[in-house]
Amino acid sequence: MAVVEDDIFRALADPTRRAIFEKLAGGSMNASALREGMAISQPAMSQHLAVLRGAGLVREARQDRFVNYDVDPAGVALIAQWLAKYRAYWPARIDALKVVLKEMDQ
Amino acid sequence: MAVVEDDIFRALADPTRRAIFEKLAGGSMNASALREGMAISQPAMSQHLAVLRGAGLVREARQDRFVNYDVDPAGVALIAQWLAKYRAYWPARIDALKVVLKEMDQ
DNA sequence: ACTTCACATAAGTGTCTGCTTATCTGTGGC
DNA sequence: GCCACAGATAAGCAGACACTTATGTGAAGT
Repeated sequence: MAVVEDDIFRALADPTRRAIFEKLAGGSMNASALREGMAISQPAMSQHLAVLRGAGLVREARQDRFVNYDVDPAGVALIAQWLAKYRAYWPARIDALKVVLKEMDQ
Repeated sequence: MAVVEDDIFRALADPTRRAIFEKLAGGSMNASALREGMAISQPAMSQHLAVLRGAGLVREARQDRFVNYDVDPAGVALIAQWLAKYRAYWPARIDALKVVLKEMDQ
């Protein structure tokens, strides 16, 4: 379990990987599409995606000649669970999460 | 702003640092107390605390001859804000955060 | 002033990371 | 079968990271 968190935080520690993750959060994409406008070589992208996949933050699905990637909700949920341990330290004025909760209640 | 996230995730990428952070979440402590039962040298602890402090996850306060450390809510809030961007991917069945929201509404 | 204790900083070192170029694998079209 | 293209893997390398030992700093007690 702690090993999982290790993979997750390690994956997110790299700014390029966070950018890839953020891009995927906007919609599933193949590796080539992700690469557009990112000044990153093809092998580098492939390696980053492998790390994100290993951390459970991203899923892959072969689709004809392309490989489609998308955010894995399981990974996001793990971060949420980890963060929930420290809810005692969320200042009340931070209401970004309050908004989220309201949305989830609907 | 992205630099801040970089510091945060990089700080949390190290398991030893996460353990320190978790220990501090249970109550403020000085560096020596933190070191108890952790098989870690004094300089290593000092360096880890410096990284956590640099990331805004931990605060320090001199108190006579000791330096007291505690969790910085601002850092935790930043993670919450970052995570909030991906709320679309939190599976509904993950209710750890729902519980949190309920508590916040009270 | 001197010692003691808590902690920070300096300097050095092995290991890990992220990048590169080169090459392999796999799938579809002809 | 062959070629073209998407992507993965291999190998090598520069820089970053976490640790170590040694030393510095700063505050309290005598």
